[in-house]
Amino acid sequence: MSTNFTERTIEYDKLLADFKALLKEKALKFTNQREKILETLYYSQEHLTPEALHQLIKEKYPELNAGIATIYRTLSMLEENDIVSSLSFGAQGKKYELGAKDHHDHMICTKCHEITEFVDEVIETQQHKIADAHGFKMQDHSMQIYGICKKCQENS
Amino acid sequence: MSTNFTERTIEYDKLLADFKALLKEKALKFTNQREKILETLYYSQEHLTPEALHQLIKEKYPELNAGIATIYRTLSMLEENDIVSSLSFGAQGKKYELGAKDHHDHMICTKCHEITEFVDEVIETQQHKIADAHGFKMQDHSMQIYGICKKCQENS
DNA sequence: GTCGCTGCAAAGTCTTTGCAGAGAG
DNA sequence: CTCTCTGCAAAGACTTTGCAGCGAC
Repeated sequence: MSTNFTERTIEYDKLLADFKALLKEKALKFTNQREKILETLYYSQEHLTPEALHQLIKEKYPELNAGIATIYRTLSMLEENDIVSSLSFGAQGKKYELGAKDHHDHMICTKCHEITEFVDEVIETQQHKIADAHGFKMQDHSMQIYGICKKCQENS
Repeated sequence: MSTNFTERTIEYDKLLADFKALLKEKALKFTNQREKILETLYYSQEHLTPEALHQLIKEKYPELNAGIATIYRTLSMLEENDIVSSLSFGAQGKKYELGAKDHHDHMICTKCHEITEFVDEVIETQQHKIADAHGFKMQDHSMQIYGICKKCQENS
């Protein structure tokens, strides 16, 4: 079968080391806030809104007293450097996830809003064919399937 | 070849008649503003932001003096009734297009922001297979390919 | 006439920015 | 020490809502 769930392929230590290297290269600073944001994104196996991420960090590290502005600033910085990627999903706003994983697409439940990731080789290949056929130089792509997840179908 | 551009398959008259029928069915009113919004969406072969749509209507029908709030209200109403669909594309906000056309996906130029539509049967079929394989009841889906369009490649 | 629709302006969201002090290198 | 980061609060962008008058039916 060509469809299956992705697995997290990097260790946190590696991710952190890469992050530090990036900061050094760009003469940016490694701060407590930045570390906790990266860590929280890594360990929450979810797609988080800036707001949700802020809540998680406030709960886990109340003494850090991280402001929402820092979350936004850090997420933008991480996105620019391809460490996270964002997914905007209808009216609900943007959600972020670590982007260092294998490429994957998303299946979004319209009932519980849970996002499931998947990879499909047929689709990956076909996308390249389509771009080529239109003389389009593909840089990236994203696909979302909307519907009702298994769990929600069972609970109704 | 299974990939090709879609063509606009409905005549404006038919669209308008359907729209009137819908309004009647829901006891909603057929107003000048609503007509112009539908018309503008139809004739501008583009994906429009609420703001852009507002501008177009102000230019073409200044005497109508349509307010931005009406544009938003009408677009929401049209989206609920599956007459238009929205596409949110990165930080740039939502864009709307008539949804009564055949289903299609989008190729978005990251340079000129132009959106090209395409339909691909392989992808359509594969999406159903993926959803089935995960016990997911598919309702809708969307796919975007990001890259540099032919025109922009030539101009650089 | 009735009741939904509209424009206006005010109120909400969500996100970004200016600033002065804190802190990493 | 220097120069970036941060929290705070204010400002912005975008969208929604309340209201009183207007207009479709």
